[in-house]
Amino acid sequence: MDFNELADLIFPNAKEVAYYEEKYPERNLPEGAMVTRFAPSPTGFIHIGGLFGSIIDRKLAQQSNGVFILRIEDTDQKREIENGVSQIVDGLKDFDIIPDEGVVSENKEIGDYGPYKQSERKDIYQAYAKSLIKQGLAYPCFCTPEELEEIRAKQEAAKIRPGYYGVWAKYRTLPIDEAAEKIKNGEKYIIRFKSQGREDRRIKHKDSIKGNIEFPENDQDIVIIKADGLPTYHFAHAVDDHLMRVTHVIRGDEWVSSLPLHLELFRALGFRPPKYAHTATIMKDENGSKRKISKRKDPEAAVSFYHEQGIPADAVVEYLLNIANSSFEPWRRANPDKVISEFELQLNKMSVSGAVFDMVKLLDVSKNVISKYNAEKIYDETLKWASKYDKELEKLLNDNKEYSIKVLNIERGKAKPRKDISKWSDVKEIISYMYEEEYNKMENFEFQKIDNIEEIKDLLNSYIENYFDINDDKEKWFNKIKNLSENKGYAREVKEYKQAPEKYKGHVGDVSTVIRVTLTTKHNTPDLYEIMQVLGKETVIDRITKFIQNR
RNA sequence: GGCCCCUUGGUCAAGCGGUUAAGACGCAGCCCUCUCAAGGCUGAAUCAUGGGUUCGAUUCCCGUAGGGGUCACCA
Repeated sequence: MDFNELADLIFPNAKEVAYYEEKYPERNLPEGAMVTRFAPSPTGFIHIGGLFGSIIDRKLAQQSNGVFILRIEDTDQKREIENGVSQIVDGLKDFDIIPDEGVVSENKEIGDYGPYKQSERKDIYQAYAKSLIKQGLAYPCFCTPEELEEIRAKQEAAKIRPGYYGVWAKYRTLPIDEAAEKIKNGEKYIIRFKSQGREDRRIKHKDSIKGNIEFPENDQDIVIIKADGLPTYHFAHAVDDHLMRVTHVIRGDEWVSSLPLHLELFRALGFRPPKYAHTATIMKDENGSKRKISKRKDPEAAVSFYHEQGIPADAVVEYLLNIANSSFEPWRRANPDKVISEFELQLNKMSVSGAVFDMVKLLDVSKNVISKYNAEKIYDETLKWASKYDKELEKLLNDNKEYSIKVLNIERGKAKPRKDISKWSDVKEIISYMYEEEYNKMENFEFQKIDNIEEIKDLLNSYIENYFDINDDKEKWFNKIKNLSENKGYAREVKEYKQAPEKYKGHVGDVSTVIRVTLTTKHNTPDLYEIMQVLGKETVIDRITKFIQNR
C-alpha cells in the first residue's frame, strides 16, 4: 500500500484540491486592495479585542477598495452557544461594522468564496488533508488522550520540550500497511501534519505591526483533522485564508507563537502565506500591574458593556483607535469634524505593546463625541438606550418629546457646546428636574451660602413680585437679579464683593444660586436663564410660590 | 521552565545619535464666570537597570530585571 491508497482509504469521497482552486480563483481586485477577515468563534459576546481587530479589518479593506469578510470559526461544537452568530453580527453592526462578504445573519451569507462557516466546509478541509496524506505530509495518529497525557508526563519528568514531535511522534513512522489495518479494524484516529521543520533551524518573518521576528522552526506534528472530522484552527486558517484569497491576517498577538507552524503549513500546502499583523493585547490595570483584559473578570472586556452603559459606539471606536494607532490623535486634532471612516489607518503606526484600558479617557473621548451631536440626536440615542435599560426614562422622554429636545438643547448647538454628557446613562440625572413629575419628587434642595429659609423666601418673593419677567432678554434678566441683590444688601458684582466682603451679605452669585436651587434643587446646572426659558413662565412662578408656601 | 514579544510621566503616547524629551487623559493652581460642564493659561510628573559602541546615547549592540504571550483533538 502507498500514500495514495492510504489517502483514499481515509477520505474516499474527497475531491481533488484542483477543484477548489478553480472554484475559488484569485480575486480580481485593484492593485493594493486588501482582503481582510474577522473570524470569531460563536462562543458569546464579542470581546473588546475582537472588536478592535474587526475595526482594523473593516478599515483596511475599505480604504484600499478591498474586501472585508466575516467568517465564523465554529469548529469547536463544545464551546458553541445558541444564537452565537447573531450575537456577533449584531454586535458588529452596533459599531457600524458591516462585512462585504461572509456571514450576515444566523442563516444567511453573501459572497462567492463561501461557505463562510467552517462547520460547513468539512469537505474542503478533507480534500486538502487528503492531498497532504498523498504527499506523505500528513498521517493518521491513533494515540488516545491518555497516551498523549503519558507522553507529556514523561517529557515533563525529563524536563524536555513537551509535544508530539520527532521521536515522540509515535505514529509518524508507522508503516502504511499497519496504519491501514488499524483503520480497517475501526480504530479511532486523527490526522496529523508531518512537520519537516527542525528546532535547531531558525526562520525569520516580518510582521506588519511587530516588525522582524525570528524563531526556531516548527517541528510539532500538530493535528489538522480532529476525531469529529473538523479541522483545528491552524489547518482551517491555512485552507480558508488561502481559498478566500485573504491578503492580510489581522489577529491578536496571542497567535504569534504559532506563526512558524502556520508558515510551514502554508508552504506544505503550496499556498502563498498572507501578510500577518499581530495586534497588541488590551490590558487591564490591577493594583498597579498589567494583565490581559479578561471577559470573566472585567465587564468592560465585553462590548455589550458599552452598550449597557450608553457609551456611543463612535466613542468606543474612537478611543480604541486612540490607544492603538499613534497617528489617530493628531489626525483627529487636525480634523475635528471628520467622520472616523475618513481616517486612514497605517499598520506600521500600530502600537506594539499592550495598552492599559483607561475608562476615564474613554469617557472623555465620549464626552467630546457627544458634544458634537445635536439635541435631536441626543434625544434619539438616549431614548434608544433607555428603552432597553431605563424604562422610567424612556417614558419620560416619550411623553415629552418636544420639550425634552428643548431641554437637551440648553447650551447646545453653539460654537462651544455643553460637555456634560459622556454616556446616555448620565442624562437622567442631568435633566430630571426639568420635568414636573420628577421635580415634585425631589426634597433635597442644595442651598449653599444663603441657607437661612426666611432669607431665601424673602429673596424669592421679591424676585417674583418685582423682577421676574419671562420676556426679558438675557442681559435684562441678569440686570434684574443684580438689582434684586443690591436692594437686599448683596453686591451686584462678584468683584465688588471680593474687594470689600464686609460691606455685603454676599453677592449676586449667591442670590442667583437661591433661584437656581429653588427651581432645580441643584446648585450646579447649566445656564439659569436658558433653564427658565425652557421651564416657562408658569412653571417658574409655580415652583417658586409653592416653595415659599411649603417650606 | 522552553520559545517569542514588550519596557518614555499615574495612563495613552511622539521621538528614530545632538531636542528646553511633543501632545492627550488625569491631577494641582490661576483666569474667565450667576453655579456647573466647558474654554484659556500655568505647573508637578517620564526615558527600568548595568555594561559597551560613539566626541555624544531615550535612540544602536549585549547582559540583567520586570511585564506580557504561548506551549490542546480551544480558538
